[in-house]
Amino acid sequence: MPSAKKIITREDVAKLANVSHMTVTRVLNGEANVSEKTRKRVLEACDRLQFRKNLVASSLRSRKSHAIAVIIPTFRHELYSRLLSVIEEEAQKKEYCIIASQLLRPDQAQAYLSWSRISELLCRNVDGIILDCDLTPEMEERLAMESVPLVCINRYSPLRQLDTVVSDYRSGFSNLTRLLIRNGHKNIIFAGGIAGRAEFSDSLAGYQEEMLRNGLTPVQHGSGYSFEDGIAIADDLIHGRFSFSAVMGSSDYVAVGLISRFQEHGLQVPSDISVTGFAGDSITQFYHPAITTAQQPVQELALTAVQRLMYRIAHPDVKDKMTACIPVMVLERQSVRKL
Amino acid sequence: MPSAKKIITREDVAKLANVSHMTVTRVLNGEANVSEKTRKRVLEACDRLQFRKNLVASSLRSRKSHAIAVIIPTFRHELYSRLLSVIEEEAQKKEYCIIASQLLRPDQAQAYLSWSRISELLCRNVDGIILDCDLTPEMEERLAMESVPLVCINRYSPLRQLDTVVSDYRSGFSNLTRLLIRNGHKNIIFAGGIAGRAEFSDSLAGYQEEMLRNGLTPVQHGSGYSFEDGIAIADDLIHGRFSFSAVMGSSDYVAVGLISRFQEHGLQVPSDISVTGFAGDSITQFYHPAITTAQQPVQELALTAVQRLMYRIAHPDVKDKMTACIPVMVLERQSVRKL
DNA sequence: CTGAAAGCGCTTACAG
DNA sequence: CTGAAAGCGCTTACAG
Repeated sequence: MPSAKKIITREDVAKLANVSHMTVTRVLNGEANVSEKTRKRVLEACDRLQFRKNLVASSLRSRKSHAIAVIIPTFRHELYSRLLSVIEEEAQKKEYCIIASQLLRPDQAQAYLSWSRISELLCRNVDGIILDCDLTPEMEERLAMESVPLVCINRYSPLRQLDTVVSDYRSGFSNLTRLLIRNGHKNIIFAGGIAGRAEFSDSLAGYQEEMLRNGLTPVQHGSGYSFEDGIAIADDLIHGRFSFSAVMGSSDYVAVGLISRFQEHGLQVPSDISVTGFAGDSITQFYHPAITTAQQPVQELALTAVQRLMYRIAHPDVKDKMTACIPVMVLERQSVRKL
Repeated sequence: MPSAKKIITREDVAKLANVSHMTVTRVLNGEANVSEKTRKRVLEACDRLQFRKNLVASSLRSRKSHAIAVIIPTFRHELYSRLLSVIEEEAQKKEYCIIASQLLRPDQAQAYLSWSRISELLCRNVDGIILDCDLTPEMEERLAMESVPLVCINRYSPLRQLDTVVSDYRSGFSNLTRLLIRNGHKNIIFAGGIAGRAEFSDSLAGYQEEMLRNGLTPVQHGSGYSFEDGIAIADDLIHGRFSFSAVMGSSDYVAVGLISRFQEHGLQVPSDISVTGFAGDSITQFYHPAITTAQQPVQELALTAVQRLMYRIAHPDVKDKMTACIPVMVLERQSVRKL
């Protein structure tokens, strides 16, 4: 029976070291009150037997799994995979592991988190959850009721009653707008977005405020955040009677779509039209022309979220909620021209 | 004491449904031999009490965690995050969760898997491991000894004694070479790669064989897989006395680096020089010109790996090892010109 | 500084 | 079809 390997337990170690299994526990958990001699003996025995602590057993008894769950729409988009990356790095440092799960199944466009998803995770006794997905108000209430340590990242919760870490879209777009105005642009169009989303309202508000402050007329056109949306909007802009010297994409991919379509119509970026993106995905760096954009503060978002989650885990009874709004940095590149 | 919520257990459900906790277990685990009436009563009780099965307890007793670990170099590269995405989707379908972990810590260039990493995972009783990282021969032997269900993906193990799923680099590059030759190219340079890596040897072999088969002279130049490597190689090629009409990048990012540098030197792609990439990252689709490349078969790699892992988990005593080599599809786009 | 006892919430193995 | 007992490998709470 090749797979029937004997499992080494604390008891085996205890026997070899000639102590009780409690002493082994104390040594392994780094508790202070063990004599140096005993400690050494135990450690040696562990080594000799190649003892491996069973975290599942420890988790059952102590109700601490040292695991956190992360739910994001998909691993395939750069922003999400970068967030996940920083979260995991940080969790690793704190000796937590992450259970990563994607919201979207390939066959369905379900964008909202379902309770069963949370339930599966709670069955596994995760110590906390980081959430980057859309919540119905009912879900939010249920989550609050359950009082599991939880932080929303990159998205507002509908009732604003959960800990939340988001980018400052408003000032991000306001800074981008200011950059264009400083470069002499007056007719600047905001392209894309999805009505009803808080992130979009904030973005639009940042743009509009800056335009109005400078006596300019804000114009928003089209919807969406994808490459294809950018293509479609470019078509509209070219065939409609818009007059503009610059277009601000709601995302980097909208910007890329805009630029490629403009070029297909013989319009060069930035010599004929200036274009900006939003997010700071790697394509903005490698694209030709390199695209001026605002960098999502991935590192800070993720670190803040993990920190807050750890705080919640350590203080389950604290009730006050936090919302952190992380500044966004403009990255000046080649897709904007000085008029 | 707000956080001292009573935990509902099988025993509570049993009491309410007026059965033993074993019967509750049977119902919850979908075992057949329970009368319909009892089953209904139990299910109702579960519902009423909002009972949640404790998977940690179940895992401790049954030694099955229904969790698999995935170790990849980083979540930040497209190939890896796509692999992770498909693996997770597939695991989800089979009711497994994934513990995702990155090999590289930000502060160290450690590319090799350490034993402690595996050990942490085994402490958590994961049912299996999918590995996309470099292994020393010692690590491979130790892993084989431990006999935990394990599959290598996207990389060969040094001793070839582990289950492995990789792309067919050889025929991928051979097909790419054939495409260029069919388009009239004779002086084709292979750019980049890292000596000593099996994936690189295979790639190079595919290219060389195809060149020789057509009476052409293979020339390999430069090393690496990054954008910057592509830039550096482009400089070499321009300033050296190479004569060539096409360059095959070892990766998509090498191709992008080559193209941008060529363009900075006034050489247009594809009118002056043809360039190909490898991997099928999204940038090849959005770049201008869109880049001809060979698509890593992400879906098949991941599905095959998960399938094989599930097989290993179900049959821990089967000893024979498998190596799957998944075909790679050429994607013809605009960066290759017909001479 | 050390240990004996109880228990976390399940599943296993057996009995009826 | 149903149940009583034991045990998975730890931690908790208490005693000395």
